Amino acid sequence: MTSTKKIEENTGQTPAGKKAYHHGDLRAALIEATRQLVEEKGPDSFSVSEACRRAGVSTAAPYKHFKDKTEMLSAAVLEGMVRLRGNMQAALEGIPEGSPERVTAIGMEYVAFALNEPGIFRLKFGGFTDRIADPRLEEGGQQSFGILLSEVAKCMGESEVTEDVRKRSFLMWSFVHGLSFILRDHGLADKGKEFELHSLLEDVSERMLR
Amino acid sequence: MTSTKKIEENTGQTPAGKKAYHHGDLRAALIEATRQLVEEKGPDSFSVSEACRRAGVSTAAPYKHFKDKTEMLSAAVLEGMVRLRGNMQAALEGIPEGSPERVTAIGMEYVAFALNEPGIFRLKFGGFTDRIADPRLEEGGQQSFGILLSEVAKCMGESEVTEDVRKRSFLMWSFVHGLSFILRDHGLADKGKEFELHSLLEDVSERMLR
DNA sequence: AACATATGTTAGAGATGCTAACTTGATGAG
DNA sequence: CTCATCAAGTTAGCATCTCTAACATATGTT
Repeated sequence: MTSTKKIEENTGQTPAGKKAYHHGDLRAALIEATRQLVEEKGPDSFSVSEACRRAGVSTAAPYKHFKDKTEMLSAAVLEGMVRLRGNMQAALEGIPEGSPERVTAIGMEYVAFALNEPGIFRLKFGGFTDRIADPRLEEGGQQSFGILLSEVAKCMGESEVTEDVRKRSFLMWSFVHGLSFILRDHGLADKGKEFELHSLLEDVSERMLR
Repeated sequence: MTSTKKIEENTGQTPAGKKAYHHGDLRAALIEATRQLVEEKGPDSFSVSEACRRAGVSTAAPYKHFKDKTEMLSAAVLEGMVRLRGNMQAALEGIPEGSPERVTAIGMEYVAFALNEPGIFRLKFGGFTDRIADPRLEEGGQQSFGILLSEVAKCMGESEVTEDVRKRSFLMWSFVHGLSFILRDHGLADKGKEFELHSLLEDVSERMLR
């Protein structure tokens, strides 16, 4: 997790000592630096300059790839959301269709993401929304919610997404969303262990699906 | 709501034209300016300088009253939390003891606060926690949760706060917390009306208290 | 080879957070 | 009443940050 891999990536082509003028893939390197810094220092103390230092370029370089600071953060968040969806899909593998356990698993991944990548999570959901308003982000969110919707429908034996399915999904999403924030803010130890996380989610799933 | 009242407050004492060197109550004026700006521009674009401009003082003045920017924001949040608790207490007036409606009412106030004072709400709960770590804030939070705990206990006919009471309260808090964020981010119209807010909270209270 | 383009760089303007050193006015002791 | 003191302002200025403009260097197309 949070691999601090080297960011400079001049492909082996270039002679050793000579620093190449062009970076190779600066855009990706900057996104990775952004991700790291957002996790290390927190989203609100993130600075473009520091990302530049970490990527080994001048402070003006990013503006060839991103409109401004916000767009840089946005790009990092976007990648994070891809990871989140991937994690959810992976978690569903092997759990039988229509089992409430699938709903629980989605929730577990959501919370896990919030705890593993708190910086990115906060950027996406903590209300930077006014500044980070990329339509692709909104779309991605709908997509994640779609996964939940279809699982809930199957659990309830519905062939389509009824109003009731939609409502219950919304309730569960709210719950898991809030839980993620609270666990992140007050520390996992505080409450998360107090009542075991998985059983907590099962409890809620059961209450909501009934 | 969000009264944009005048911030300069030299008490009538001072002759009209002459701007008094001392402000009267700059500390309070700065907190109010901070609150306003946080709501207008959002917490992350808040700047001390702008608050100074609004309060009509030099940019160095705040540092006689606050250690730094964070402490200024912190003070504004602290006042907000006092308002929130006040709202909750007021909402309980007139609702019979032990009624589940009391629990619902608490939730309603929580969500209402998030929608009416989104900036402050986000500062408190959106994860600025690493920076804003005033012990009085933590204490205040516990106090609010305490209100919920005792109401839930009464609803369940328990004379004391059992482990079960604690767990259910925690679940409901998580839910309302998440709901607040989602409604705030995606706009009230989107979902809040779709399933009427009050009935949504009643639904959850009922599911959780059962 | 020559040009166009993409992607770097340096220089610098304008805003911000915060500190240092100075000023002003309110207050209480003699 | 006077004066010394202290709290609460001010101006000046440093370090840092975002972002732009103008210039430089690779890359690749013809």
